[in-house]
Amino acid sequence: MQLSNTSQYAIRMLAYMADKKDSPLINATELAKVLQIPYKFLTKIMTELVKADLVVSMRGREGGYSLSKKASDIKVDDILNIFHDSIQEEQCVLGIGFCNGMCKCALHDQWMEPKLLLQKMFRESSLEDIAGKGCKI
Amino acid sequence: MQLSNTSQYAIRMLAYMADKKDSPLINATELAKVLQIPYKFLTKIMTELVKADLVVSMRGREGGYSLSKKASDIKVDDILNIFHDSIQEEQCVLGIGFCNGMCKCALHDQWMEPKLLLQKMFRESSLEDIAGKGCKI
DNA sequence: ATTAATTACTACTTTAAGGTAGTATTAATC
DNA sequence: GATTAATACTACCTTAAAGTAGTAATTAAT
Ligand code: SF4
Ligand code: SF4
Repeated sequence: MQLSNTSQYAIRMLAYMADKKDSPLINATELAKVLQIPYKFLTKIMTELVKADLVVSMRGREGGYSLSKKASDIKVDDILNIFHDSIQEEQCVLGIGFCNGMCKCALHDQWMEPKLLLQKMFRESSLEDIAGKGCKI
Repeated sequence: MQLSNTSQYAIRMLAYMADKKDSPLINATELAKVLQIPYKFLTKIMTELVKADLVVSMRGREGGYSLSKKASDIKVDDILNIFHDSIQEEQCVLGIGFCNGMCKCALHDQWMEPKLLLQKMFRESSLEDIAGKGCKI
């Protein structure tokens, strides 16, 4: 019951960038150092974020990354979707096929409420909402 | 954000056994067939449940498995604990170290409520509560 | 006693996530 | 133009979960 490492890293990377909205570009070396994420793995993830159009990159000397849109327009769920970590409507906590609404599984009734709250949290939290909140980054 | 296959299987296995409380012993072949779980993997998991004292086994011909206690005395969380899948108090949705209550991470405030509901669901749901509920097993 | 049916044990294979290494490409600075 | 510092690409390695295979141990029925 936890997000994948990749998703966790991506959220933290983007949240940090949102927090540093003054600096036009942020480079991978700084991110890896501050967030304690393996440099090579970070750049791999970042390239996916660029392809998914959440981030724009500038190559070459003095290059780096920046958010492609306003922090308030990037939701946590947008990030999870890239890595197939978003909670789907029919997702069963016991993983027995899909939910058809008629044929429930054993934990269905208790699962609905936290599932909705998680979906809400991911869909409604934007980078702006979480940037700079708390001391853990 | 899903339980491991192993935990999902274990919950379904035990829930099925709880539902079949008439039959004194249930064997692995039947379980694997009904629950559509690979036989060899199922017996591997079951052996762990035996070692954890949730299940007692009878070897030899006419042998099988049965719950070691009343279905109402086995909570879903007891099962998750065996496979280290239970949600810990300090578990961070962003996986940044442990929570000290003072130094929050970015999603802390939104994570508290669904986390509590999940813990509640796992701790308060017993096998009796979920056995035979719904048609998905 | 032998056989058949069952769980337990040991060891291996497969798969996917996580992580690493090396090189190519790009662009500002000198 | 050469150098340097950055991202992008390709390919590989590592680790843990998931799954498989074969054999040993146990017990009831015959
Ligand atoms: S029964 Fe409930 S938990 Fe199972 S798939 Fe349907 S919605 Fe999900
Ligand atoms: S800050 Fe919140 S989410 Fe992060 S570790 Fe502490 S309790 Fe968990």
